[in-house]
This record gives sequence, C-alpha cells and structure tokens, in this order.
Amino acid sequence: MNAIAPSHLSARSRHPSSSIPHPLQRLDAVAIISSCGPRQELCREGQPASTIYRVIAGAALRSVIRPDGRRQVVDLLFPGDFFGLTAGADYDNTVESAARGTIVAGYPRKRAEAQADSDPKFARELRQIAFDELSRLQAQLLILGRVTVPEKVGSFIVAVAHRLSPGCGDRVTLPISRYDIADYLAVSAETVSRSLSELQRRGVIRLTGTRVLQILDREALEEHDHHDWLSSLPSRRAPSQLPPASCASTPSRTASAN
Amino acid sequence: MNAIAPSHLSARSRHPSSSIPHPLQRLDAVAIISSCGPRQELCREGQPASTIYRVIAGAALRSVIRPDGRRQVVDLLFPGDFFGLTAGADYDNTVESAARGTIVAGYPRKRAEAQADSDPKFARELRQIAFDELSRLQAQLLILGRVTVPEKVGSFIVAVAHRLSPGCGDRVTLPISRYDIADYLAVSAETVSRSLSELQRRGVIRLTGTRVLQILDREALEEHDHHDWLSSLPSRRAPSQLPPASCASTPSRTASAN
DNA sequence: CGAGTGGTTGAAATCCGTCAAGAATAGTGG
DNA sequence: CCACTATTCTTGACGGATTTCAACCACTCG
Repeated sequence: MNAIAPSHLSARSRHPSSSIPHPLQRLDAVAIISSCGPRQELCREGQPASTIYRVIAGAALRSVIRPDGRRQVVDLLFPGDFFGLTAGADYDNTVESAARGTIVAGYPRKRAEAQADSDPKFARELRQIAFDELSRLQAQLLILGRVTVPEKVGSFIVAVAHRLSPGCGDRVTLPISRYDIADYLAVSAETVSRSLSELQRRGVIRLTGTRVLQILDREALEEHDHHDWLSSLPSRRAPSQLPPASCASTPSRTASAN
Repeated sequence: MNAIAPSHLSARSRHPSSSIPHPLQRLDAVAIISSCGPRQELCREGQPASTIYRVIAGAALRSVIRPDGRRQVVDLLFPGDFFGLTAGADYDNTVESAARGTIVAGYPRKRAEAQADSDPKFARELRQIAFDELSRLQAQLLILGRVTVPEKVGSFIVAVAHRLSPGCGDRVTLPISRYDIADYLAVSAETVSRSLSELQRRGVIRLTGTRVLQILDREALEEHDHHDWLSSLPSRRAPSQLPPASCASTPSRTASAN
C-alpha cells in the first residue's frame, strides 16, 4: 500500500509547514513534509501513485527518459505546484528534486479521493489542481513551439519570472541548471548557454551571476526574435479570420462523412 | 448566458447521436449536436466558456495565434475528446474544425458543474476529462521534444494511428492537412512533406494517398532516427541512476534553505 | 476550363547539435 | 581558511538539419 512511501526521504514531520492557503489544505493535518537533497528521486514512474505531492520550497522536475538516453523534462514544479495526481493507479513519470533545499508535502491519495466524494468543494479543488497542471503544460507547449532557441530561452525566463515572483521585479534567479533548462526546452545545453550570452549581448537581459539575471527588455524577451513583423498580411499560416460570414449563420453542409 | 451559443453552427439536434459510453453521458439529454464545415470556429479565446464540447466525428484543432502571426496547434481533438473545459470563466484558446464532416456535442457547463457538486461519480468523470487532456498534452510535449523532424512526424503518425484505430491496423488516414500538422509539430509544412517522403524512401511508411499511408516498420517510426544507439553509456544527460543508495535511506541534509 | 487550395520538390542561407577545450563555480577535506 | 577536485558553465569550430523563398504538380470546386 504505502509501497512508495518515501522511505528515501527524510525529515518527516506533520507540521503543516506553510500557512498560505492551498487546495489540499484540509488534509494538512495528515501531510508528510519531506526535505530532500539536490538530485533526489521523489517518485518513480510505474510505482503505485499513493501520494499526491505539493512543492513547498525549491524546485522539482517531472521527466521521462527516452529510449535513446535523452531526458525530457515534462513539467517544472515550483512552490505551490502539485504533482503525482494521476488518472491511473501508478505514477506516469519520475519526479526528482532539482535544487537543494527542496521541500515537498505528501498527501494520501486515498484520503483525498474519499474526501472529494463527500465534499463537492474539495472535489473542485482537486479539479483545480488538474487545471493548474494543464496550464503549465500548455505554457510549456507554447515555449517548445517557438522557432529559435533564444526565443525559447526568452520565454522560459519570462515564465520563470512570472511564476516565481509574480508581477514584480526584473531580477530572476534560475532555480535549475543549464542542463535541466536544456532538457526542459529540448535543446542542447551549449545552445542554452549561447542564447543567454546572446540575449545579454543584445541588451535584453543582464547576467549578474551564473543563475541570477536581470530583465532589461521584457518586451523583447516575450515577443519576436528581433524580426520585424510589421507585415501583418494574413499569410496562409495565420488564418486569423476564418471564412468570414459565408457559412456563419447558414447551415453548413451536413457532413458527407455521416 | 448562451452568449457563445454556437449561432454559427447548425444542424442542431438533441439526439444523443452516439451510443458509446462517455463521461458526460448523463447530460446527453440536454446536449446540442452541431455539424460544421471544414474550417469553422467552434469556440473563441476570451469568450465565456459556457459550453463543454465533445468531438463526435471528424477532427478539431485547439490553437493560438502568436504575435508574429504564426499559429500553434496546442491540441488535436478526435472523436471522444472533450474541449472547452477550463478553469476560468472564459475559453483559453480558439478551437476550429479541421476536417469536413466534423460533429461536436455541446454540454452546458453550469449543468455539468452543478451535477458534479451533487454527484461524486460525475465529479470523477469530470476529473477524468481533465486527465485525458493532460495525457494528450503530455504526449504532444514528447513529440515536440524529439530532435529531428522525421522523428516528430513519425511519432505523430504513431500517435494518430493509436488514437484513431487503437491497436489494429497499419493503415492510417491523416485527418488534417500538412499545414495543420506543421503547426502542430511546430515545423514548416515543407519539412513535413519532405519528412513523409523520406520516411517512405526509407521503407518505414508507404503513402497510398495524399492523406492515407501504411505503416511498414512501426518500430522505426516510434524509436530512433536510424541512429545506432548501441551506446547505452549513461551520459550525463541521462542520470537513469540517481545517487544510488547513498542517501537512499539516510536522512538527507535538512535543507539549508530553511 | 480556370482558379484556388493543398501538396511536393529544389537551392541557398541560417540555425543548431556535436565534439572539444577552457573557465568559473561549488563542494570537500585537510 | 585554504587548496583541491568535481561539477557546471562558457566558448569555438564544423557538419548536418531546417527554414525560407520559389517553382511546379495534383486535385477540387465552381
């Protein structure tokens, strides 16, 4: 049952640790707080998913290993993010801590699901956790969809800044290594490094430390790659306007595929 | 309320259309079936998300338009897939039909959420819909994470084959155009075309029609890109074995970040 | 039959991954 | 506290892959 109980984790306690509100707060009393080292496995693919985790401090990576040995980071988990909530009985991916001083809280899944069945509000909170994950995955899809690597790195920086210090501040501290960033962006670590240097050379960011940087031109980071796109001509790639009003209110042909 | 009621859709009826079981079946009685033309907008980003949709036939694309005019397809929707279930009050993305003869069912969101609050089983089904979408998004992340375009196209073909005709069959009918595939894989349409040709030249697939192909070597499609990866040496990129047992059962240092 | 969409293929420039070496940082032990 | 070492990070050079621009076919629809 508790087969995957994090026997390899430690510093367990039952102190609710954080006082900020969060979806599974009602279960804080039974939460298990674990503090873990730099590159520690928090849950492994294929093992029974008996625990839902929430990151309290630090950062964690959800990743898969490809048959060719390449690692792909599927989700980047910061304080407040949940992981381990799956549809099936087992974990889909491996999650490992990416930073020192990473702390997670573990909630018993059975308890959560039982609570959801009796408490509609709690059920909505559980749904919210899934929505949050959808949001993160979609954000990453948009990053991976960018064309050049400097663009990817730029969007990544903006995303991290937004998630770590919402709204305020130009200063960003990257919580993971270049290699982790590379596996997250599906590019090589060297190119990540080069892109950071190039962004600095362009005056878009300023590297004040290996993992600390300052955003100088947020506009340029988020958007274009210094291409001028004054050409707003609706290329066939961007059918912003779909077939205008032609078939808008008229009955579209009843599918020929019926 | 029904502000986004698909006035531009048509052929509405209240016949439950399909008899196969699905999560929102309990609401089939109030479902609105719509049949739509080739490139018709089903819901638009920013509009109030008052309807949850299910694809009955055909295919649909959930996409965003980048500031540079490029379109990115975020989700590919086949029969059985739901869309429009959001966390917030408005739709996050635009969804358009990608094939002729696409049919969708619309379920009132308010009804669904109300039902979920009073029926735990229904709440689980709603959660399942979110999990399914998570599953699709993650699958796409893995495709986008592949290195070469032939690999991306190969995984795409396998994924489509798996979703359209589970298990059986070598024959696949691509339900969307090359341009849609390109925007889904975040590559140029020309390269998609070239990759298909190359895969055929390699004897991995056989194009029997512009959108119909036959899988000849499923193994090669899913896996490597004819690179020999007999080198199973655990490069630093693939820490399959994390710090072995060193800190496995011993208390990891209590985070210095406390 | 002509127009338009969708699809394929070619050639050139660019971008990125790989290999390789060097620099900086952090962690360890004395 | 310092030196030592391993890791992480940066930069260079080269070859291959992809994008872009362009032209050319196939098919469908009116």
